[in-house]
Amino acid sequence: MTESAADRQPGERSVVAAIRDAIVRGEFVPNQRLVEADLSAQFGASRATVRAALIELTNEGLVERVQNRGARVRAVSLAEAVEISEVRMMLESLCAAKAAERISDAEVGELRELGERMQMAVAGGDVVGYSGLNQRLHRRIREISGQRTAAQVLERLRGQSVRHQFRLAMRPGRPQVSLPEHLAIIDAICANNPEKAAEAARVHLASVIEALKAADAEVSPLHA
Amino acid sequence: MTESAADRQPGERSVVAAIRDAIVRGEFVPNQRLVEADLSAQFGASRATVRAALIELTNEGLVERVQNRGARVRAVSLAEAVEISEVRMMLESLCAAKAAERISDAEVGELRELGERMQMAVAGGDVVGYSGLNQRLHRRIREISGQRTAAQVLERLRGQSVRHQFRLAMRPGRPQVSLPEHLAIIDAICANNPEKAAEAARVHLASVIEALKAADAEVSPLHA
DNA sequence: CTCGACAAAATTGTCAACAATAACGGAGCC
DNA sequence: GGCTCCGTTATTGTTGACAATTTTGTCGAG
Repeated sequence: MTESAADRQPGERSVVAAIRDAIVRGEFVPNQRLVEADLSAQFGASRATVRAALIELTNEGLVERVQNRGARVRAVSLAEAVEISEVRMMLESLCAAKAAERISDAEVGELRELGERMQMAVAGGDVVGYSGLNQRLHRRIREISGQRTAAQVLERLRGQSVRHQFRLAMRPGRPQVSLPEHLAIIDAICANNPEKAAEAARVHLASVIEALKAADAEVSPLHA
Repeated sequence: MTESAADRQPGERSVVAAIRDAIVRGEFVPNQRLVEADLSAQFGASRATVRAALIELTNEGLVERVQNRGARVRAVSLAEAVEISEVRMMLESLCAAKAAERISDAEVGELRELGERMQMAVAGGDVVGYSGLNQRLHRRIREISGQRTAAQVLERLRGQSVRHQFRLAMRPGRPQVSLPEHLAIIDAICANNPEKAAEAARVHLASVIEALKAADAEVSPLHA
């Protein structure tokens, strides 16, 4: 059954969030058609509301819409995922540098604690817990940086690549690789060292890109 | 009279383009209220259509919408303009580097010709012509880079900061400063030198940021 | 059996009307 | 005189129905 939450208030914002959730959670798979009437029935909202939500999600990059042909869940290819990671490499390094300049003592404690919890999660083999902490760390750095524009762009890109991110996190051995990279970012930011923080972020994202390519080569091994 | 083009086809895309144009051209000034009924009459489209258009423009960052209080033209502050330029610094340097790797011989000729025309425009004091060539250069570099994700983000940011960009271009002496920076970018890209191209783009955008701050300090000189 | 035209169904685009909400103004009260 | 309360007005949020477009399925000709 797909209509898990059909009794919600029909508010426009709610519908956007509901559809977005369904997409990032994988309930709506890539390339799946999103028929306005169906969604209207599923979420108990009017078609106009659903329509508005689809427009919004289109600009977020989660759905594709073509004239008179409807909307469907956007499928991000490996090439696009790499592109997104390249953009993230630039913007997260910017945010890391800014964060290193502006971080307060209280926030230093926060980041350090996050780092310790990530170490524990990896040591304990808690992959999903580590993945969650990972997201929280990146978001916290964006917030501390005070660069709202970059933060907004990064948030949008995260939604688009969440599927690839998740596949990556599940790869055996991946947490052991990314943990020290994350700790390096934390160290540099907490040491008020912008250049080092930016470099650490670049290294981390470069590693993500490599892992993305490797994961894909393994899934679709056409060596021809 | 504001209804200069009221006899257009009512297509949704057209309305989006029309409102966007009115905003970037300055016909709709920052913080101006955008009442759905008024726009509906002005552009000869239904209210639902302009509503959809406003949602789309909201996600492009050109208008602000608050629940039950309507939409207005978003005013980008100096601080936001600086933030945008910082993001541009990162992404344009990425695109410049990629373009330096991928540029073809034909495209080298194209960029070189653009550079010459920019020199002529500056020499002839054609400020608006130079501004147009400036935009074309940046867009062409984005296209050559093949980084569609970065190009999309940059395009969106350009719309938001077009007003500040324009104010900058009008500053006396500004073209003489930015011209050599642009030529340096062109040279590095045409020489297939990614590092140098990225650095040149960084230098250029840093200069833009400085000029932005200077221009603002001149307009609102509160030294207190 | 394949191809093309034609009809039917499904889906989106558009519109006008209705309900709900927030800003505005004036009257009454302390 | 200033403040609160309440009705008015302007504007947005929502709904349902209608028109336009695309896709699908069917039939007949070659």
